[in-house]
Amino acid sequence: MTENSNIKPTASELEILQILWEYGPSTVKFVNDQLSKKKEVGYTTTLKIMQIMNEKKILEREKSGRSHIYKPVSQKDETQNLLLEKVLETAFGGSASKLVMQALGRTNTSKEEIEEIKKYLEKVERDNNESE
Amino acid sequence: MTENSNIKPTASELEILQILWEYGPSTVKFVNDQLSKKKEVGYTTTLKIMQIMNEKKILEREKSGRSHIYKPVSQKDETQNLLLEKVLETAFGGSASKLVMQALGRTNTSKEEIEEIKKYLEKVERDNNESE
DNA sequence: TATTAGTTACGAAACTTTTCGTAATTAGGG
DNA sequence: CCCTAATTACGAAAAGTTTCGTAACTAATA
Repeated sequence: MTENSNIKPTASELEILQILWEYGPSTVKFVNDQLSKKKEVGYTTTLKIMQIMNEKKILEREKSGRSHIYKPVSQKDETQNLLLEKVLETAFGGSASKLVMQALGRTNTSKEEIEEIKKYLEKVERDNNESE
Repeated sequence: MTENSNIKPTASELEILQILWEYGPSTVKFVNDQLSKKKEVGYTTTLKIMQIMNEKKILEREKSGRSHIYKPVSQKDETQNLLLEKVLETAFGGSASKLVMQALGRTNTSKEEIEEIKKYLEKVERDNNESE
């Protein structure tokens, strides 16, 4: 648990984070190229947002040749949790099980995913029993 | 599935929706009183946001005496799903199981909740099998 | 019906996010 | 070492959100 827990990325920032999570540390050019596959976006727009993310300490960067290589400061998990927590509170009134069931009730959840979740549930159950 | 699916409430709007979900159709005064329990907020601020939500078709309203009674146009479930969908896409790359496991890995999920989720999983499994 | 308390409507300021044009800087090739 | 293409930095406009003061309206009641 770092002291970063209060950062909440905006929508655009999240799009960028996703790319960095998927491909690892990258240049603005690379990130912009990826973004451009999904939507129209100017290079300087992406640059600016990444610069701001750097100021906000969401991304850190390192010079390489004439460009910078950016990477997230926080772990993917931390950020995901943060967002989850927010939806949980703001939309689901704090009930994890309601959220989970809604998530599972969605259209396509594969057999594999369901199996994986069941295993996980059993693990959680075991852990709970031990600690009580 | 209504044609409303593209609405995405802001943070403040969600706070208001939560109150309406919990207590049912309400006046601005009531909503503001509830909000005030949690944070400092001016009456006209709440009023304005609810008026905007009405313009955006997030809330509908009906005159009653000299005031209005507001209620959400969309079902709670729809809105929750929408938000979930967004987090799922933007933060979890579309993987429901990852989201679910993160949600469950959180602090305290009770035995009862876990049991409930397991039952639900089995139901989803059965339904999946039938339709394939 | 005139007063007043409750409520809504309006408009604008403050703030944040998003977008992008243009200027400045930088590194590498000739 | 200079030129050029790539990249960054800067600044500002546009758009959206949040906040609130003040004016206008409305209905109950004295």
